[in-house]
Order: sequence, then structure tokens, then C-alpha cells
Amino acid sequence: MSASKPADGKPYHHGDLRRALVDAARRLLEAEGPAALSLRAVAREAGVSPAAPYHHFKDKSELLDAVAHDGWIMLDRAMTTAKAQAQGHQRLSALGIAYVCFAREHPALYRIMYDAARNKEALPHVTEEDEESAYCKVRQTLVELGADPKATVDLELATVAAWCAAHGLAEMAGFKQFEHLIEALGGETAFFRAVFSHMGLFPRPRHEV
Amino acid sequence: MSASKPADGKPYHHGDLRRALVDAARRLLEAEGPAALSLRAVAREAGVSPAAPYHHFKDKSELLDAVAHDGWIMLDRAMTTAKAQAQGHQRLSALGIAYVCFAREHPALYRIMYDAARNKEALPHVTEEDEESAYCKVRQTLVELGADPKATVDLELATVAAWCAAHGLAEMAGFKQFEHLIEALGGETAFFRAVFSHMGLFPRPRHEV
DNA sequence: GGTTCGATTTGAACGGTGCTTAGATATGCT
DNA sequence: AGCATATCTAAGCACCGTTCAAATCGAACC
Repeated sequence: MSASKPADGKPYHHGDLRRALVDAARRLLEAEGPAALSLRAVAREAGVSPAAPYHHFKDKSELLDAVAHDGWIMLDRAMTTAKAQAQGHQRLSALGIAYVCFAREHPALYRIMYDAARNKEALPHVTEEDEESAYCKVRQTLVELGADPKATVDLELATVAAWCAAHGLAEMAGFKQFEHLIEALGGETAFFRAVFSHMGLFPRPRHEV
Repeated sequence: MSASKPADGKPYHHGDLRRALVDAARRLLEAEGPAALSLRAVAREAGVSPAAPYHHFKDKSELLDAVAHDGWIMLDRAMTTAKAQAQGHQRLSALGIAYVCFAREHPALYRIMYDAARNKEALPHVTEEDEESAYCKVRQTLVELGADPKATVDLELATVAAWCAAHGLAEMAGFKQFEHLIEALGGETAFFRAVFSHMGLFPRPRHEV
């Protein structure tokens, strides 16, 4: 209801509390970590009573879903520009690097995004929004690099494989056990690239290009 | 009260409350899900007061660490038998399949195991216990399949790549979005195998064997 | 303009949580 | 036996998610 009112008139009592709550939640999340992200703290941060959010979100989890939604949009933007700046068969690895870098720059947000995607129902067919958009971007890039769009199962599997690699790497990169390895390679991005290159994943369709 | 009386030599007041608490936690976790896993609920399940656990664990997180420790031991056992039953270059994929299957059979436990490993400090050097054991098992198998143990960085990267693939797949397999794909392939195990085979990861060292 | 109506916000409350503290109780050792 | 210690309980604190009646305010209608 009344998603985004343009600037001319203050629409409601508080302004746009829904937006304010989501922003406050993300701010709190990145500043204080996921443990500090309570509904009451979000309401406090937004300057309203603890019960106010319940008129905009049925649940705490629904608020988190909204935060995750914003996160997927941010990630999608990052992947779009990363792909645009790369060329040829590097477009896929650029996508992967952008994905993992985003997850590492916003670890708490990424965890919430992931949980939200996990709990989502299977969509009737492919709709391009939220996390589906990023997923479709990977699949489309695979097609551009030579995968056969007719072999639907195979294409889907390749997309899943790429996604698994990126997600696994994103979470693994935070492990303290690998700090020395990352340092030996000269930074996280180099580490990501090296791990990706150890999976046959990305360079595979080269012979078709 | 004095319920568990092992009678042979367990000398303490309650028997072994620490063990009882960890078991109760895992039972509760697998039965009611991670949301129901409160310290008070665990104490209730074990038949003690809410403050009793604090004499055996400094924190809730320390209790969860103990649960995770048990989980890693269980996973290690599963991977050991899986590797023993496979031959040649299939030993590595058998390890991967066992890892992912375990994670899928105990999703809540796996999440706790993963979080515990994430927060662990980097070890001075390789010690073979807990999650390190499973990690070392993968690395050793890579060596057995022909990887050069002298190229330490490369070997570590290959191990990380394999681990990322398994972890990513384990979490991804729970997504409702992939149910149709899994069904099309005839079950989760087939799905795992198919995704693994889409990564150049596992069959790579074959030419050396 | 005044009135009504509905959406928004609040304050108080309920049950549950992690954790602390002080006191009770049983156990192992000498 | 007696004592020191480990173990457990009772009570309480601050915080959490959530609900609900009442208060507040914007806006539409007459």
C-alpha cells in the first residue's frame, strides 16, 4: 500500500515509517552486528514505540525480508556494473567476484539475504526480481558464453554450480583459519580469483567463444 | 533428580549433567528446530533449573560449541566410512557427497557446526580435531589422488575450493526453488553428484592416477 | 467548518529469554 | 566425622517479540 510517495507532500503521520524502519534496521545491522538487530532496537533507532512496526510488518521476519529485499537489489546493481566492466569470458568470473566481494563487505546483511532466499517458496516460473534477478544474470551470462539454452537441466545445473561456488566462498572467506592463506595471495580478491580458478567452473565454455 | 545413575563409577551429583545437556540440546535441535533451542528449554529437557547449565558452560554459545563439536565428530565418522567404501578417484566425490548428505540430514545441527567453525580462531598449525579433521581428510585425499603436497598454497586452494563447493551445495540444496530440479534428477544424491560434476573440481587429478 | 472514519502510533502488559547472584545441598577427601 | 568444593536451585534483572485497548492524527464527506 502506497509504496513510495514522491517528495511534494508528507503523506502520513510519521512520514514513511516503513522505509525509515528498513533503513534503520540496515544501519543497525551494519553498525552493531546481527545480534543487536532487535525489533525494539530498530523502533528505538527510528524514534517510535516498540509496537509501531507491527502496523507495517506482520512479523520481525517480515521486516528482515524487506531488509533482505533491499540487499538483493544492491547486490544486483553491483553485479550489473561488474559485468558491464568486464569482457568476453571474464564476464562470468567478474560476476562471481562481485558476488563474493559484496557478501564480504556486508556480511551480516548477506546472511539475512541468504536466509530470506532460503525460506522463499518456489516461484511458479522464473520471475526476475530480488535474488532471482542475480541468479538469472548468472544463467544468462552462461548462455552468452556458449552454454546451450536448450539443455535446460544442464544449464540450470551449471548455474547452481556457479552459485554454490560463490556462496561457499563468500562464507568461507570469513574464516579466521584462512587469513594466512589470503594474505599469502595478496588480498581477498586475489584469493577469490584463485579459488574460482581451481574450479573448472568459469573458464569451461571458453572453447566456444 | 538423580535419574541417570551409571552405577559403575560416575561419581557426581547429577551423574554427568554436561553430557546430558549437550544431548538434550541436540535432541531439541533436531526435534523442534533451531528456534526452539533456548538454554532454558535445554535445562527443562534435562530436568534441571535454568541456572544449572552455567556451572558447565560459561555461555549459551559455549554449549552450542559443545553440540557443534559432537556434530563434527559425527560428520567425520560419516566421511571416513564413505571414503573407505569408495575406490580410486571416486574417493574424493564420495567425501563430498557424504559431507553434503550429512548437512542435509541434520540441517539445524550443520548450521550450528558451521557457525562454531566460523568463530574459531586460526590454529597455530594444523591440529587434527573437530572440523579440522574433516578438512584435513579432504586435503589428504587430494594428495592421494595426485596433488603435489609440496605446492602448499595450491593444495590449500584446492582443498578450499572443494570445501566451498560442498558447503555451498549443502546450503543450496535446501532451497525450495530447486525442488523441481532435484526431482527431475531423481533425488538429492543425484543432484549433488550432478552439480559436483559441473565443477572441474573432483575429476581433475585423474590423469595422474 | 464540523463531523466522522480509518489509518497510525502509543503505553502497558504477558510470557519468554540469557545471565547473575546468593543461598541451599550433596559429594569426595582427609 | 568434618570440611572444602563442586553442584544445583530460587529469585531477580534487563531485554526480547508480540498483543491489545486506547489515544492521536489525516483526510474525506456533508
